[in-house]
Amino acid sequence: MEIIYFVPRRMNKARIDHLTRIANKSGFFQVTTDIKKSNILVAQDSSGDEVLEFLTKNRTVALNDVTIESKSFRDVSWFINCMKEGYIVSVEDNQKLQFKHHLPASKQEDGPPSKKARIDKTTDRIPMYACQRSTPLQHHNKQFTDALEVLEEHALYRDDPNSEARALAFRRGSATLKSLPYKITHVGQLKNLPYIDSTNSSKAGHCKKIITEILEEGFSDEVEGVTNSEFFKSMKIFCGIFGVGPSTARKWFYDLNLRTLEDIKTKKLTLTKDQTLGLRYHEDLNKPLLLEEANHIAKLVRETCTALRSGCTVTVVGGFRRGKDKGHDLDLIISHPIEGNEEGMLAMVLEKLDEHFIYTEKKASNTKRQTSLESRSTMDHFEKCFSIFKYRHEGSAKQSQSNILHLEGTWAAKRVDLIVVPKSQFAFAVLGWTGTKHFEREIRRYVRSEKKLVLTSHGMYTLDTNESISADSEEEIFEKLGLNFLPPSERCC
DNA sequence: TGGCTTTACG
DNA sequence: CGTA
DNA sequence: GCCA
Repeated sequence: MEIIYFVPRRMNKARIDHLTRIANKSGFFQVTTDIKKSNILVAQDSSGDEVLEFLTKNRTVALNDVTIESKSFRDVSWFINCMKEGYIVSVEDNQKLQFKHHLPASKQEDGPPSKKARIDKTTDRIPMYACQRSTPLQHHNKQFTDALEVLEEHALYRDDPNSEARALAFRRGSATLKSLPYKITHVGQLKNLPYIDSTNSSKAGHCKKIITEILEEGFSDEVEGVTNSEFFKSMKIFCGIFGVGPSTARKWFYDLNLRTLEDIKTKKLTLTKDQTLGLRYHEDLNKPLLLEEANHIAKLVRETCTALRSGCTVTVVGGFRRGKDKGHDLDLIISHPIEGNEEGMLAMVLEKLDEHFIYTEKKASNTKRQTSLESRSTMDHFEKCFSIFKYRHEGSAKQSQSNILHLEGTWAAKRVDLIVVPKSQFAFAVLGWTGTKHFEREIRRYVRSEKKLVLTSHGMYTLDTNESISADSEEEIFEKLGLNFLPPSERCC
């Protein structure tokens, strides 16, 4: 949101009132009459010097050099262009008000691209890839993104060969809206938004249609229809069971005519091991894992690891690293500053914390170069473990006031994932496990198509020669990819 | 029309 | 097919 | 569904 001050020189009151009305309606501009609160001064038929002289003479405000430095001086034609286009367009050179004396040379906005030029660029057109822009957890368009994500979810449930691609398109549209620093209030603001308004096609796309409906009616008939449909509701319940995906859920819905969780529990179905546990702990696993609980588990795992091998590091990744205060699971990366010293850690931790794990699904790593190093090593080599963790609640108070027979106290089943990686892969693992899922898709798509490289949670390689590119930190990876660094809290797309 | 992240494990 |  |  840019705060604008209209300089009342060579513009009468009626003119400024009109400009103020349309600016305040835009959603990306706010007009102030307090010049100190503005970022941008907009003037007509004036140079920068003339504006300063005017403001000083009229004692509009006691301007010092510092406050001047922080503001942009632009011609009203730039403002008109923004209103015409429906977003904040970049400033043409002839729309920057000229100064002869008052400002240092660096402020004249010539020469190599300065910080200011980059800011104008970001407000210009929204980058195509979500990894090129900041996406905070809290944003201004939840009403629209929720609707688009219902359609995304619905597409994932459908048994149509193109539905995954359609789901992705809805997600991309949603991700664009999440990155906007302002709320969409009218259709004009949708102009040129990636994956929402195609510059080419004249007819409105699906995403744009949904957003327009919500702008005009307050809701979308299509989205409401999907949300309330028997199919969507049942598929959501079934897919909410650990071990059940769209394929199994569809079979239950269409072939067996099942609809509710009760149906699933009552019918004697042939279930996989995961699904059996998913049903047994359904209530616990569908309750959010709280940040406090996650930190408690992380601390226990960290203390256990460092006791087993000094120097071991345990890093919280996933949603909690992005700043969420609850999540569906906890992801932990175990590593060690000395390459190789992480080996065997997973088996040791699982053994040490055996009582805490109700269920562990271990994954052996086979991707490593098996240079016949330890082929006969009897020690199982795991790098990942998806587990159900027995989380014991704190509070003996609760125990004392309840039945005496509850000696064990209360506990809840929680999903915890452990990943062990050597130092050389640590940065890639952290990047790969921090998410979101959509952010991971976007950065990998960007890397492949724009940089001719392949990015995985183990490393980075050239597309043609398969040559490895190393990095010791997330910052270094972004750097080598030509991306501005995004902290985890800005990857919430 | 081709492409849509990654890719092995259980 | 489902898991990350 | 949207883009190159």
